[in-house]
Amino acid sequence: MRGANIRQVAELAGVSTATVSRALTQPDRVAESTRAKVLEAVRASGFVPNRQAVDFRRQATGNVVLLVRDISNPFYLDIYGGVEEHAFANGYRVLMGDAGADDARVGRYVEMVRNRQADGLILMTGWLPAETAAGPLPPMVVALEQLPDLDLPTIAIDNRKAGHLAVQHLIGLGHRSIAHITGPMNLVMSREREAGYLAALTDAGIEPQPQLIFHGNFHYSSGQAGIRALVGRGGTFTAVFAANDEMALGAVNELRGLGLRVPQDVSIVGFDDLVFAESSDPPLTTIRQPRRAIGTESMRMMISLLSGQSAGVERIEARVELIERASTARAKTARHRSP
Amino acid sequence: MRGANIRQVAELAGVSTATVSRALTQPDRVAESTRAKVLEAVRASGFVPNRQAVDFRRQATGNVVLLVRDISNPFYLDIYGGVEEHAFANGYRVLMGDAGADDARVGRYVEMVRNRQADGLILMTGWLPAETAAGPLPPMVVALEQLPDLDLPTIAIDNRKAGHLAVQHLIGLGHRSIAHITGPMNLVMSREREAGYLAALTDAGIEPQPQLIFHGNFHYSSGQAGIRALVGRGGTFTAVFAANDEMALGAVNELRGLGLRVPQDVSIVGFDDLVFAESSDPPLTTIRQPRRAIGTESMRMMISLLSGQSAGVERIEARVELIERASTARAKTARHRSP
DNA sequence: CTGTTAGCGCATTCAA
DNA sequence: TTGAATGCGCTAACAG
Repeated sequence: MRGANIRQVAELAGVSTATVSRALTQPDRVAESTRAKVLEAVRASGFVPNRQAVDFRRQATGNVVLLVRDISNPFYLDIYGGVEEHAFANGYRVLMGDAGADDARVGRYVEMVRNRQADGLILMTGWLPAETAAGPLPPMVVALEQLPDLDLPTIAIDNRKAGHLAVQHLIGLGHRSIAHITGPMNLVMSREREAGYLAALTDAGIEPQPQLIFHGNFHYSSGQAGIRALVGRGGTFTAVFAANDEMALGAVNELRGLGLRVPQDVSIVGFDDLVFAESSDPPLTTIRQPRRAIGTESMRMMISLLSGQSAGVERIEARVELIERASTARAKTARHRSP
Repeated sequence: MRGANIRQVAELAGVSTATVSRALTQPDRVAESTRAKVLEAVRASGFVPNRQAVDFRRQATGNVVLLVRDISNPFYLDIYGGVEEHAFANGYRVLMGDAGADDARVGRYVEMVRNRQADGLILMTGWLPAETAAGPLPPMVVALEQLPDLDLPTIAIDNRKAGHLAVQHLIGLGHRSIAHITGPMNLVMSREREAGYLAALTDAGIEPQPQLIFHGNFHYSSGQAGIRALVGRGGTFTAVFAANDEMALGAVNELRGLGLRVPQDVSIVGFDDLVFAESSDPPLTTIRQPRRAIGTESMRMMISLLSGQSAGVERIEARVELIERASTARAKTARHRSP
């Protein structure tokens, strides 16, 4: 019997539909023997509860939106994979939405939750439109970003510590003049990575130099632009910490164009450990965040939020690690001077 | 009034709920004046039909699954973007599912449609589990792959022509000894690209040589392995056509390890034009498929399929183009001999 | 512990 | 052209 409904099962088991429903969702509220009868009828009929009807009755949708800053960024794929895996295993569905740089789109996805097209939102953008943030918020989990004024369940990494780790690695290799290409400064994560960079220098007794900092935007081209600008300022550096891998690769490319070798002349550390970091030339030393696990955890938090099990606002910190590859090397005793 | 339901609108307009429903979904079956009253009441109350209830009643879900071969492959991101855009605009939601290399997972997603958790499936895997293919199929559109035995709406590119185009480009640069690193041979697309490679050679009066063909698997490492194998066989070649960009980059990397320069010593053409093809070193000459448009079209076909508007099985061919960058150059008169 | 009853919000018969 | 009535499949009060 294909596509049996609860009524047919009830009839088959000789009980009411309510009992079938209970036997399946709250087994301990049903007598042992009754439960057995119901389960047998379920088995015999091949009954699978109609998910749509369940959700409709419960006023839930089973949908969760994963809202990202830029849907074409491969970074989010592993996150999505982690979210999807845990969601699928728990009967949820995941819709990935693209915020673009666009307030309106974010608002539209929030609206989707208000319109009961989705149960909750996993937010991976660093902002919320003002009018949205003002109103009552839907169930929301923030991953890898920070909404400074909002008290929401969050899974994050310590960007400050990560930046510190990257720069410490360079210092350990004997570098003293280390440049930094930042991410967009409106994002907390960019500011934190920069803070880590500065702290690492200071901790090592190195005076930070403003002209060694370039404000990028996370795109490949701003890695190139960063190198051009840094060199143009006449600064001297033997190493660069780029706030993400794309900019790091842009930097490698531009340095090469200037006739400088990586890592012989300049060492570079990136951030994210994207797929191509390992296969770029040279393979990139970088900071890895456990992307898939972050996705899984976000979904776990969302489920606990939706089921009302969470006591208070949960905050988790994921660990990062430095992946050492071939784009960093020991500083030459005679430092390179940029042309 | 927020979250008004159809009953409240009916009351406000002084008509029955049935009339409200009709005024909204089949306007011409309602008198002009009545319709105006209803529309006004809708406006005044801010009524938005409850999507979940509509879908439940109609036995539809509004969900479409995009099933891909490997969810962590950036290739699919733009496809997803295109699908999502058109879906969102038409009130559909898109769930991206990962088939892995796993029959069971594919079956599970097909099951999702049978269980009415989704309305249809956009298939981007080149196979269907035998038992699934045997049963009645859910609404399905095939994108960029081919299920040889099934007659389904399809959007494809001409992989044969594309392979021909790539190799023709190399021949035009004066290359005569051209190697090919193929994709997995169980996929039709791999076989077609190889056929195009062979045809281009033959058309130019060049005798294809079996030892210049290496069977890869679309992964970076098989690009490396391909070069090792080709060189190991003692073959002579001045150019390589790789069936995708990842393998092309692997090939570049391995050639470099052998002390060969790209494109001075060996030219390379890839396939796909992934994001990093443009920013790799050297920027990769490659075949571009209109990924986003392919996504959009797939969703359009799916909608027409679901609404029963499609007359017969639709088949569309998307155009490809050769993107010429720096990984290919004119062949040297004295051909390189591999070591 | 179990059955009866009453909807969730809407689209669609069937009459009028 | 419209309204009354029905039910999609299920869960949750409320009695018993």
